[in-house]
Amino acid sequence: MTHDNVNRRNTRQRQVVLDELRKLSCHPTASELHARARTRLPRISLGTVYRNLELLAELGLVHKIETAGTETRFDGRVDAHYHVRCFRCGRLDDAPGVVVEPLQIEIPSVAGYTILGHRLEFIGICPECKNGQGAQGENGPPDGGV
Amino acid sequence: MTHDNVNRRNTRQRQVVLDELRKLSCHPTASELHARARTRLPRISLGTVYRNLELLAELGLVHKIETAGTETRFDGRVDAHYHVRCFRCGRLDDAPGVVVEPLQIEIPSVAGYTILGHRLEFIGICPECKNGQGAQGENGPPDGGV
DNA sequence: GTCGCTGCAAACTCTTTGCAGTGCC
DNA sequence: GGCACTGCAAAGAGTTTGCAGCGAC
Repeated sequence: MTHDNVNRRNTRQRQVVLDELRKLSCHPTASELHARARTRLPRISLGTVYRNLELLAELGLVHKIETAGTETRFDGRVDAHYHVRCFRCGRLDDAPGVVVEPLQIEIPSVAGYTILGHRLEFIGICPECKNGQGAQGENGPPDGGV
Repeated sequence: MTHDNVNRRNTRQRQVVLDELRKLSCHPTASELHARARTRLPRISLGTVYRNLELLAELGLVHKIETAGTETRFDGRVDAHYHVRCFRCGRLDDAPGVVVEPLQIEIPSVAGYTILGHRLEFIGICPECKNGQGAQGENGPPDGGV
């Protein structure tokens, strides 16, 4: 948004943030990612993690996922796919193999909007929470959705 | 969540918040609702608006919509329906007549999750923003979704 | 050597909460 | 009248930003 094709420098911090994000199949929050990055760069700051995630998102290398729940989560995959969220602990995973393309076209005009895309999120309960071992996160139920 | 079937009092503030929310076809943030409530109760506080929205949501009279964007929005409709979000100004409206029920069942098990429901949000550009009159809200593009 | 990037800390935004007084039932 | 609710203001979470120094190119 703010930046464009300015000269970028390939800093160690930037590499570590991207690398750690891509390692994960689930989608961490900025502070979870900060914790992971710290194991490799102990002095990396949370602000730097945010700045790099923002920048990587602008470059199209990662996705910001701002779905239900208070904290923004980040995704190292940038191809079209959906997510499953645990309504109990807030954990977010990929919903593999599911793509409902036609939806985009089925809704030509809603309330005067021009539709550009859609976002689909499944709500469920994750394996850990099923077994009562859940993190019991205080995100709380994201209202049940639909 | 915290409360249950405790004795509730039908205060003027509570009525005004619910009434103003139901009047709207689009889905306001807490502070937008606060502004509206203030025209009828000039001394109503933002804290009270939040407390009442939270309570009304627990009672199932309104819905919290915590999807993309930083601010939680609220919905006076509680039946199943989807939303359209303007990626430019963040405005949120109903997507009328669209219900894709089968989706709920099509995904029996994803990554070990038990699926309970889904949430579908269309991303587009609202009439005002199309004409360049948009609020140019600083929510910023919610990442484009899918 | 330049200037984009970093760590740090303070600031900001949205939401929640503690408290003493108010008014619904 | 009791006690759920209110206004106010301060506290919390998550995120952003200003600044002086650092280090990639």
